[in-house]
Amino acid sequence: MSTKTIEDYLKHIYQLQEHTDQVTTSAIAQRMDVSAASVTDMIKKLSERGYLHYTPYRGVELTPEGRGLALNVLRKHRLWEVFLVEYLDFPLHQVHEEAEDLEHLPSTELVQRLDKLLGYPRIDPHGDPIPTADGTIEDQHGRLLAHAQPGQSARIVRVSDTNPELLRYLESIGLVPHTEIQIKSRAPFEGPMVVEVDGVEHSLGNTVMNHIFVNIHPR
Amino acid sequence: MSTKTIEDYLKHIYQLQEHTDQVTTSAIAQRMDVSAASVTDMIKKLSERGYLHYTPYRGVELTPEGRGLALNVLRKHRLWEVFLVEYLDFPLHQVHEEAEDLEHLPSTELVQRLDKLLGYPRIDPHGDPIPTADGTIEDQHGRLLAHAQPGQSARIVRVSDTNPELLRYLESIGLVPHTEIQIKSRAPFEGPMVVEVDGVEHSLGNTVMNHIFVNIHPR
DNA sequence: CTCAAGGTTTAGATGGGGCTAAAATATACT
DNA sequence: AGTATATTTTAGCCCCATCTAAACCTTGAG
Repeated sequence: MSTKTIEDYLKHIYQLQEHTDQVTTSAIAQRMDVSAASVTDMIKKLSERGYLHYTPYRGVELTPEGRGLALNVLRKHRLWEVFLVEYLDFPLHQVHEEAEDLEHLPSTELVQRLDKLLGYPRIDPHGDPIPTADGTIEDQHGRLLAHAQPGQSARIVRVSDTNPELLRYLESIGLVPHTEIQIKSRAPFEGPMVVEVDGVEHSLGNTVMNHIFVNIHPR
Repeated sequence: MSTKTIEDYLKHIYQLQEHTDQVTTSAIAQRMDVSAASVTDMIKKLSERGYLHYTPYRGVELTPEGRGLALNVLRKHRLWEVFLVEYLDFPLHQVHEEAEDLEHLPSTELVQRLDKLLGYPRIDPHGDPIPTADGTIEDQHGRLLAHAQPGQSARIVRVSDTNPELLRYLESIGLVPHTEIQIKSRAPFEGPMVVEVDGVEHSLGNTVMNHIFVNIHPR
């Protein structure tokens, strides 16, 4: 239904490229919830416009121009997320969706002024780095909580923004960026982990652990 | 090129309806900078959806639903204008154009929270009234500056937002809402008017006078 | 009261993004 | 290597907003 723009495609391709190494038609289709045929069509267009290299049946690779556009969208998205939290008091789990519309506002002056209002933030409310106006971006912070060991203490630096339900749960127990936690125990064979947050213990399953990134404190 | 939405049509029709009494196809086309044929098409669609009544070759009249949608767009537009001025320090002459994009953000929660952040303002930076969430709107304030008489003093309550160039000029000499002025003289036959603003005298032609609305102080 | 002028509507086409179904190609397994 | 399965692309169609050119009213002036 809702129609996707060139910017949307580039953004999602960029984000796929971050984690997987083959960005396939079907991966894009699945992520964006459109048909594979639509993706093929759009890829042709993006290729003609010089945003990516396209080898039929093979996959896709962003050109510097494509990457630049993608990072600009991401920049707008994440700056607006900061605004939504800091000025409009939106709960964390809602900002991603709201920012999906805001990120497409074309005015560069608007973004510049927003960036200034917010004090040139480096990360968004989920802990994701905000690309700069000249198209650079820091690496994502933190290691998966799943890699932490019992007895260690850590600071949450990032949470995945992909699942609003899960995010709502994390919020409700205080598992958000900047929070300090202690890892109490871990059941064997990738079992649940018990962590202490704000003096309260919680048992976390694998899915949850894989949405949380931490800096582990040296002892 | 830039494609107009249903909301755009309703907004412009509403604003035409405020000042003229026959809202014709060509008036809409001219105002929106699209062809008359496009307007005819769109009018048919809007009529089918119950937003207006349409008599071919005659003109158009908004239904309560159409008016409601139009006022909602206007509400969003004007609230964002307040934000652009108060939080992002945009100059007055730029906010109208920037708000043209912001007004189409669909989220009602976003608007509600914005309204709260701004302190539930009643007027936008040009002095135009902001419709309420339940679809009511105050009458526009002020009388044309052209109607004021030499010797009177007045407060500017509203300036037209239609001409950015002119607005830029008004801004540069301080002729913006809330400013106090004195009418010094007026040349005969609709001639130029001399007004004092912030201790400086300016001679204003008819076009300028017809973009400024004032409350004249009793003596 | 006719008819030309001018505003309005229809006809037919474009470009953007989307879809399903069928054809083409790649991969993976025996 | 050969074939079955899975992925990708093509073909053909839809919807939306737009345009130009041509046909169609309305109206107002002679």
